[in-house]
Amino acid sequence: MSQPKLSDVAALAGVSPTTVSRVLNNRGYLSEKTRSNVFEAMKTLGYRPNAIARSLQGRKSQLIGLVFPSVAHPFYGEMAYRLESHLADAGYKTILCNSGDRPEAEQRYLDMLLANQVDGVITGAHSQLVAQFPLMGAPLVTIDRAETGKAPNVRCDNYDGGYRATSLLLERGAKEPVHITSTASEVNLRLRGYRDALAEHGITGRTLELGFDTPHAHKMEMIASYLDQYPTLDAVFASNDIYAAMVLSCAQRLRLEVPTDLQVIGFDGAPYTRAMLPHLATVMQPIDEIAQRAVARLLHAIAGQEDDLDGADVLPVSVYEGSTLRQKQPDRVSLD
Amino acid sequence: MSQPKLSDVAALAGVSPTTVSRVLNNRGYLSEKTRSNVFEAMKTLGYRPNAIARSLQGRKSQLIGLVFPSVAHPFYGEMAYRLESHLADAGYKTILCNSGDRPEAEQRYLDMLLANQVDGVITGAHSQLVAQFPLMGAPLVTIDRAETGKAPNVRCDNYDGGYRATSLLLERGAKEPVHITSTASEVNLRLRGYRDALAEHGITGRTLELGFDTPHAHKMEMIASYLDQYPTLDAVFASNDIYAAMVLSCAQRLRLEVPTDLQVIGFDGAPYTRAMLPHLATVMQPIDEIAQRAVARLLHAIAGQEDDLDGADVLPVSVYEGSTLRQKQPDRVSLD
DNA sequence: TTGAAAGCGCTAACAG
DNA sequence: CTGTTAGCGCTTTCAA
Repeated sequence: MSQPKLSDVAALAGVSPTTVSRVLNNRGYLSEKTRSNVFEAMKTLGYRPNAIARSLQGRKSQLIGLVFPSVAHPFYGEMAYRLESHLADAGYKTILCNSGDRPEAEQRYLDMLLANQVDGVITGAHSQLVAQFPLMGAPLVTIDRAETGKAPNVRCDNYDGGYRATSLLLERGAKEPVHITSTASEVNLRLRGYRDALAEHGITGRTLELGFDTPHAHKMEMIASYLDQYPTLDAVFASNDIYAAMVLSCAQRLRLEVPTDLQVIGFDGAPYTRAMLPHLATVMQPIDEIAQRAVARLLHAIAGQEDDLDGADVLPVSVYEGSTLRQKQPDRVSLD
Repeated sequence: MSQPKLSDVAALAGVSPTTVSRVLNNRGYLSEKTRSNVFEAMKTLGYRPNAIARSLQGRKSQLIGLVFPSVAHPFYGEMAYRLESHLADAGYKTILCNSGDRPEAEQRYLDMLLANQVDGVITGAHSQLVAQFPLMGAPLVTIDRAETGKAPNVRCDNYDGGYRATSLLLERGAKEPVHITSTASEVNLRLRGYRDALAEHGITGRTLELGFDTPHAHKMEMIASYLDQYPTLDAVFASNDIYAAMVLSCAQRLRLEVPTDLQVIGFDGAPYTRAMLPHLATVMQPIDEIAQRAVARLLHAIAGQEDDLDGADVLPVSVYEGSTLRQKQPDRVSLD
C-alpha cells in the first residue's frame, strides 16, 4: 500500500484505531507501553496522519488564505513571506492567491478558499472581500489599505508617513514637491498627509496619478514628461518605492541631479528594495510587525474571541533618509 | 446551520444526495428538470461543495506545494506569482512554503505537504527534497538550481548566461572582470560560463564569494573592500541582480564611474527589478516560460505520464544591455 | 486505560 | 434517469 493509514498502525501495534488516535493527539490516559508500541508501529510503517481526513472530521483545516495583488511586488512579497512564516510557526498552512487586483479573480479565490474550509483569510486586496466579510463564514483580516467597511484592518500609519515624508522634503529646502501615486482618492491617507504638511507651509501641491493598470513603460513616460513639463518641481514624494525608483531613472535621463535638483522619497522600504536601492530615502513600513499583528488578530478571531480593536490597528512608520534627500540644513544663526 | 451540505440541497430539491453529486460533477444522465431543481436549491441555500470532503473521498486534493527560500526575494517572488497563476488556471491551489534555505525547515514543510495530500510539489530549494524524491509519494519538479539526483528540473541556461554576460563585458573592453556569487561550487554553471568565456581570451578571472547566510550589511562591506583592494578590476558579472545592485551602490560610494571605470551585469531580470533598476544590464531568465514548463511537467507527472525529458529542461536566456555596459565598440578598421 | 460504533461531506459502485 | 449502500481516514462519544 502506498500510504499507511491509522488502522494499519493500529493493526501492527495490536491496538484499536481509537488508541492510535489517542497517542497521536496525546489525549486521555495511555499506558507507557501502548504509547511506545504505537510509536514504534508508526515509525516502522512510516505513518503520516492524513491532514485532509482530520480536517473533514474536525472543524478546522489549519489552512489560511492569503490574497494579494501579486507576490511579485516587493512589498507584498515581503509581506507574504512574513505572514507565511508566522502562520507556519502557529501551525497553519498558507494558500497563496494572486488576485492581480481583478475583482472577479478575488471573488473566485474567495469562493475557492471557503470551499477549502480555510480557517481564515488575510488580504491586501479587498474590493470584493471586505464587502462580503460579514457573511463570509471565516474570519478576515485586511492589510495595508484603508479599510472600507468593518473588517479588521492592520496597517502602518499612512497619514503620518505622508506627512513626515513631505515635511522632510520641505525641511530640506523643497519649495514645490509633487506626489506621485496610483490613484488620488479621498481615502488615500498618504496623500492626505502630504497635503496637510504642505498646507502648513502655505503650499498647494500637485499630484501625478499613474493609475493601477497602466503598463510600466507608459508610467515611465508619464513621469518623465511630467518632470519635463514642470521644471520648477524640486521634490517627489512617491507612494511606493517602485515609483520612487522610476523617478530616479527619469531624473538621470533628464540630467537632473539628485538630490540637488530633485529630492526623492518613496514608501514601503522592504528589505530587498533597500538592498537594491540603498540610497533611496523612504518611509519604512514595519512589515514584520504588521504581519505579526495580522496573524495575532486572525488567530484571535479564529479562537472565537471578540476583536476588541474593532477595526483598525495602526503601526508607526520610520523614515530612512538615504541620500536622495539634501543634507540637513545647519541651524541658521540670525546675524542681522 | 452555517454551511449547507450536499444532503441539505438534496432534501430541498427532493432528490437523493447522489443526484446532487451528479449534477455537481456533471456526470451521467440527468433530466433537465432535476438539474434545474438542484441548481435552484443550491442557489437558495448558498451551497458550496466542501473541497476537503471531496479530496478525502477522491484521490486528488488539487493542492500543490511551493517550496522556495523566500518569496520576498524578487526572483522567487516573481516565480511564485507565475507558478501560482498557471496552477490556478489549471484548477490547482498553491500552498506556500518559505524554507529560508534551512534544511530542517524544508523537511518540515515537505512532511506537512505530504500530510496534506498535495498532488505535487514544485521547489527552488532542494537540499532535502531532491534526495527523498524517489520515495516521496508525490511528483516533484525542481526549478532554477542545477539538479542533484534525478528529479525533473526546469531552469534557464545558466551556463550560457554566464558565458554571454562575460563575453559581453570583454567585448565592451573589460580586461579584468570579476564574478560575484554566493558560493562558487563546482556545479555552479554561471561560474563555469564565466570561466570559459574568460579562458577564450586567456584570462583567469577572480571570484568573490559572499556566502548564503552572510548578513546584507556584511556583504556590502565585502564587495566594497574587494573593489577597493583590486583597483584594476574593471567589470563585474554578478550572479543575481541584488548583488549587481549592491555593486552599483558600492561603486557610487567609491566614486567609480559606471560603466566607464566599472562595467556591471547581473542575472535574473525579474520585471520589478527591471522597473527599479532599468539601467542595470542583466541576463534575463525566461521566468514565465520556466513557470509554465514546470507546471506542465508537474501536471503531466500527476496524470501519471512518463516524463520523457528525463531530468532537465533548459530554457534560453536573453541579455538586456541597459547602460551599465560600455557602448558597443565601432568595428575597428585596420589601417596599417 | 482501552475499544466499538458512528459519522465528518462527499462520491462511486451497483442496482433499479 | 435516479436511489441505496458503502466507505475515503480520522476523531469522538459512549461504554467497558
